[in-house]
Formats: sequence, structure tokens, C-alpha cells
Amino acid sequence: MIFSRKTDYGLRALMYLAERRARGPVTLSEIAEKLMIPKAFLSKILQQLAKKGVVRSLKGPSGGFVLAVEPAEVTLQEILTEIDGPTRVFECFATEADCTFYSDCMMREVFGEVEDQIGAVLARYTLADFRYTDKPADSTAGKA
Amino acid sequence: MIFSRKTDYGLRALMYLAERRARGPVTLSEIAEKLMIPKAFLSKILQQLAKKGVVRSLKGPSGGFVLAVEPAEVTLQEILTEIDGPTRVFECFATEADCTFYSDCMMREVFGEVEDQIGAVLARYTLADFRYTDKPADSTAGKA
DNA sequence: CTGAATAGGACCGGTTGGGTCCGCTTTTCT
DNA sequence: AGAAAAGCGGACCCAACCGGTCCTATTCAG
Repeated sequence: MIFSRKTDYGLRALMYLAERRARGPVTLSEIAEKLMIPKAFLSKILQQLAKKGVVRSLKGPSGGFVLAVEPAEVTLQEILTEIDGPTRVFECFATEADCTFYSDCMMREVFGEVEDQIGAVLARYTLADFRYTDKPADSTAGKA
Repeated sequence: MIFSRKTDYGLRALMYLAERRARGPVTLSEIAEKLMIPKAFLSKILQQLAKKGVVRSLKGPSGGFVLAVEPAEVTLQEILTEIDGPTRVFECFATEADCTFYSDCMMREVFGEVEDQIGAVLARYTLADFRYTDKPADSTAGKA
């Protein structure tokens, strides 16, 4: 699968931050707890997003993380790229010039097209489309 | 990357077989050698494709592998699916009913859309589009 | 100064992708 | 019948990677 758990965690954290961004920084602990994400791991992800400028991090007491962008301005594509790197679908050993096995390598073409299509879908959504809604607790609990 | 080396090997082997299918079975050794694929590994891949009915395998002396389908009739999508399983792009922990974090989970929707797009591209190509052309040896050799 | 917070490097264990080995079976040829 | 030439398929191996932990350093509010 292309999109990792890291992506899932990161995206969810951003959704959470989007919802709270008016209310100042949110601590790592709060996010981790509410979203049930291992704290140390989430820390790494948010650090990474901070470096990319998607969130801002404040140290010290009353510190935490704040979303640094307008939710509607940042696309899913950007987010995923920032978390997991560009979506590569196929890795070729050779360069176009010495693609040793096929004189004109369709693979490049086809998989390039695939990547474009993926990008196109992801670019159509922004963080604003992914609303965090404090879900209705365990109302359905006990069914499993 | 979604598509593995296995996929690459498999696809290339099929291309090779497509080119030779008039001339009877081709041995594993020949394919492996020409395409520079580890023999034992390729064996596994072809076995798998044999079970799916994409190639036919003949044992015994003068045995080998033959393409069992019309190149133009089998899509890239089918081939890739047969080699690596369906292209899953995202794995969700929960079922729709208890997707715990977002009341209506956009992820499903978005990533479903992504998978559809990938499928659409791959379905547009068939094995016949991927011609194996005995490339002009090492004409450019010595440059690396 | 102290304590609450992030930063970030080192490390770790399980999974999996890529690959090997080897003995077994099937088939053909003599 | 027997030897040789193929594919079959189970067991195994290794390195990379992903998800995750730990520990110390740094920053900053009060």
C-alpha cells in the first residue's frame, strides 16, 4: 500500500489542529491521546511537518503545535508528499538512454501517467475537506 | 513504490514470451538469461502466472513456458493484479461502521477514487502495447 | 530556577520483498 | 528401463524498511 500509517496519523493530526487552530497551541500529548496515536511516533511526524512549515511548534510551557496554513489552501497531495515524500509508483533501474530491455520503454510512460492521475485526485482535496468531528464515543461499543 | 521488482520481472517475461509464442515453449533459463533476471526467482513468478492461466508450462525436455493468452486481450491491470494482487492504496483499520476518528471518513472516498484512477490507466494498456525488442546490445557501452 | 513542553539522535523488533537451495515430479529420448 | 531435461514447490535466508521507543538536550513561561 502506498500510504502508510504515518500518513494516516499525520493527516488526522492535521485535521485535529485545523479544528482547534483558533484556540492556540495544542500539546502533543493531547493530540496523541485524543487520536490514540503513539506519542513518540506522532512527535516525529509533527516535527517533520513543522520543518515543512505546515505546522508551527512552540516550545516551553503553554507550548504545542498550531496549524500554520489555511486548511483550504493546502491540498492532500501536498500533505502526503510532505509526510511520505512524492508518490513514486515504479522504480526503474536505468535512465531513459540505457533502458536495456525495451527500446522505447512503455513503463516510464504508463507509470508516469498513473502517478499523474494519483496526483490529480489528491490535488482536488484540501485539508478543509477532512473535518475532524469528535466522534460519538463508544455508543456502539460491545458489538464486537 | 506500489509496483515491485517482481512486477517488473513478470511483465518483462511476458513481453518476451509474447514475442516468441509462435515458436513453442521457451525455457526458464533462456528467459532468465536474456532478461537478466535471477532464475530461481523468475521461476516463482512464472509458476504463479501459470496457475493464473496467463502462461502455460510444459515439463520435461523441450519443455518451457508459452504465453497462454492473446497479448492484446490481457490488460496491464490484469497482469499486475495477477502478479502482485490488487492495487491497494490505503489500509483502514476499522470498518465503515466504527471508523472511530472521523464521523464520515473521507479517506475511504478519496483513496477509493485514487484506486479507481490507477485501475483506469492500467486497463487502457494491454500486453500487446509492451513490445519486447531485442535491444541493440551494448552499442552505448563504456559510457558509464 | 524550575517545570512543561518540543527536538532529535540512537536504537529496536517484526514484516516483507527479493532471492537461494534442494529434493521431487514429469516428460522425452535412447 | 533409465538418464537427462525441464518445471514444481517447500524451506530457508538476508537486508531494508516501517512502526515504534527511549533518552537527553533545548527552549521558554512563570
